[in-house]
Amino acid sequence: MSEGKTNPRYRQILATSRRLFWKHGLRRVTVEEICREAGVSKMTFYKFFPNKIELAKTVYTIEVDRGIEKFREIMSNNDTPALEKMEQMMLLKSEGTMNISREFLNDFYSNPELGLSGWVEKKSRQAWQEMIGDFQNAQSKGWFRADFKPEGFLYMVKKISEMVTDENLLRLYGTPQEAIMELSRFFTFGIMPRSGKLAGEKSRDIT
Amino acid sequence: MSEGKTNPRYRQILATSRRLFWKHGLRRVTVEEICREAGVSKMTFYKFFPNKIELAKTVYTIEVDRGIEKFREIMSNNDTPALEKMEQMMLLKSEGTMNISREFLNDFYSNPELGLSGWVEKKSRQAWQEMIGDFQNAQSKGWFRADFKPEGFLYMVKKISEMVTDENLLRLYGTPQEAIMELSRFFTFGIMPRSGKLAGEKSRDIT
DNA sequence: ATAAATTATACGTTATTTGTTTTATATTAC
DNA sequence: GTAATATAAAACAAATAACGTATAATTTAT
Repeated sequence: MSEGKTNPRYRQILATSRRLFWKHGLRRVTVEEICREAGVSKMTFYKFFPNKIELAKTVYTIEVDRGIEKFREIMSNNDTPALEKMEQMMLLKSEGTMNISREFLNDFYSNPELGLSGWVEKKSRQAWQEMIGDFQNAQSKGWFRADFKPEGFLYMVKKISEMVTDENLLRLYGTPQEAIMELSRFFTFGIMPRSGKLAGEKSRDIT
Repeated sequence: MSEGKTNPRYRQILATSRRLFWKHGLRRVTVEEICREAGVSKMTFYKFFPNKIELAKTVYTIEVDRGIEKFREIMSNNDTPALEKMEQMMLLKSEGTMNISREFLNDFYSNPELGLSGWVEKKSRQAWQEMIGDFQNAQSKGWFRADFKPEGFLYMVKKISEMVTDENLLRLYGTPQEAIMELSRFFTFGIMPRSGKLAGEKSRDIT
């Protein structure tokens, strides 16, 4: 039995539906369309997923988990100085790894009868909590100012990530990478510990 | 009776449906959705358009006409030297004024029963012919090399316009504007009359 | 105040989507 | 090779959604 998450058809369905959901949201995409695009029969689809909603939940969960994972990797690396951490996090956002498509979320929220809005809220809260924990952890090691509220930090990351994809700003800096670096510098020196190390300096000597 | 094209509701329906069609294509967008988004009742919709297909045709026609109009403006302006003409045409494309969304066209072509593919072909041919006429007109005035085939010219414009939106090229030049200017320079000096004027020089002294 | 235009609602009719089932066709393990 | 398993393809009933029309209520313009 190849019910496993490694089954190529299972993965194909996930990849295809993610692509379609991301572009058109939930309601505009049909199961048959997913099957057709994924090159998989309907039987196979219903072997893996009871219906479209559950598939969407799986897609969403995977995406959130991957985001948290990436965030954690960045946060917990002792050898990365604060400035680079900021840069990496913004790159993460701008690359869309952590971005849940608006179209997708809209359908999650605007169909109360599916009971998805509550489900999403719960998932988001969990992810939020995990990331706050990671940040506090980094704080306790002195990598960030101790009196900075974790919630405020995450909010700022989110806002600045939005700025990074702003076309006007982009035009100012030429490439997204440059804009990200500039913003990261700006942001980092407002959040580093008072005794803060300089950009580029390694911080492994804290212990 | 306000059946006229200037009726604000009529215009609202067109604007809304264009936005939705551009993003999701024809089949994924419903009449009720358009009405809802446009803030217009279904009755009003059906007063102006017999059905979604006819609406789509109208949207498409308006878009093509606007493209031709812009093209003509650029082409026929005596005070614009060839180099600037090229730049303006590429900006026109890159701004999307003339770009018909891929999603939209897909649905036009992939539903033979609607009889839209033939209709689109016809419209495109007409637009193509008009633009060729405009180009020949400009040729006869000596603004472009006389032995350049108009069809080839339009093809080149299209191809180069695609290049202008290529991310890799963009990264090379920073801003789309810069890339456009560079490509325009490159392209123009290959198409100007043998006795060609220099870039920036006005060409009104031909007659 | 009146007429015209528009919305809101309900409705029957199609068309589409869903999820199941059946049959045929590959794949895989032995 | 054969049996067991997995998948595809197609047909299907049931549910859902979209279409287009009709009517009454409401708004807007004059």
